[in-house]
Amino acid sequence: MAEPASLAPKQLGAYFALMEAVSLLQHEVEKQLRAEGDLSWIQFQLLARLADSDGRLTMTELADGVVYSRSGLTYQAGLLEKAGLITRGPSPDDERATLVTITEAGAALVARVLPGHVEVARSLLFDPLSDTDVDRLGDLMTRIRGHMRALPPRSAAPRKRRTP
Amino acid sequence: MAEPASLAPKQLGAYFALMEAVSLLQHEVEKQLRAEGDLSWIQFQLLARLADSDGRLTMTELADGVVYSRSGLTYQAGLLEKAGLITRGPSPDDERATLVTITEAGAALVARVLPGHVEVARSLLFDPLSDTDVDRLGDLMTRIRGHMRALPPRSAAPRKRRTP
DNA sequence: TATTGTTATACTCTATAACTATA
DNA sequence: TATAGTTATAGAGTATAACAATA
Repeated sequence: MAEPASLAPKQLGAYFALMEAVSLLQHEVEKQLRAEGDLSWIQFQLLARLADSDGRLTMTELADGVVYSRSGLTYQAGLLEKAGLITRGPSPDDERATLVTITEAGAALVARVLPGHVEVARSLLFDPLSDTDVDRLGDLMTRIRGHMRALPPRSAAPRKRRTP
Repeated sequence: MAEPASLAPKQLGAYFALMEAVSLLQHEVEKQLRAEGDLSWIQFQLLARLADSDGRLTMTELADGVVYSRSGLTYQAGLLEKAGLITRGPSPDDERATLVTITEAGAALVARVLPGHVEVARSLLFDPLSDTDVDRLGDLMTRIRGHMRALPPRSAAPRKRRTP
């Protein structure tokens, strides 16, 4: 590698602060969701995404940034279905696809859990931020997320080594 | 609650972008650490923290923002010890405490894994950011982390309900 | 052949509670 | 009594590979 194998101290500091802050935030968020709705963060995201999308998505659409393996989504969908929060059925457009639909109970649960969820985000994340800060944070994270999403999924991975 | 149970759209957008971006970043980081050093992110953090702190810390000091239960740390320390990356021994100052020491192998592993790790952070996180952006991100996340760390651990939790 | 989704399985990790020992 | 750490155990979640069905 031609590049030096280090980040500037500022970058390193930003990186660790980011990771730790989000870890703390996620931990509190999970606690709130579990306590008030018996949901994991992933399950909440799946439901919220459905609620946002007219209530129906295919499994693949649903998986997008939330889950990193097909079987993981099947597992989570199984739990949500068992709990009566979603329904799975065949898709008219593509017979391979499964269409996931949020139930009334699912939508109600999201609505019930949301206020507390929002309160956690506000008190932990937004409390120390000014309006300008929020703008900047949103701008930065939106750009970063876009960059990450656009990256070649794994073509940049190191060429497969021959030594197993 | 006197406050409206919603976040401004800007806040909501920033929140979800933050959570998704870090989720993507963490996933790639874990892949790199697993591939190049057979380490989880948590294990890497523990080793890195030790390497940063003259090589020895008590379990409690080590746990700080990294792990959220005592037994979880004992479990991870057990793995690291079994792999020869750390050593555990009694503390001279407090006989209740366990003093964790990083081994040469542990320090070497951190050194071996670090370049790839840094490269992931650079390409995913810092690539789309200007110097000013990095400053702002660092400032924001440092403040947010400080705010979260300062919060009353759980005294703000809703008073225990009487209905179990 | 490629894609969508499920299943089986094995593994990692986490958390609660009970316990020991020291401060 | 409170704190530091370990253990036992049980449950949640994850990922890989093999599979079936449709495009």
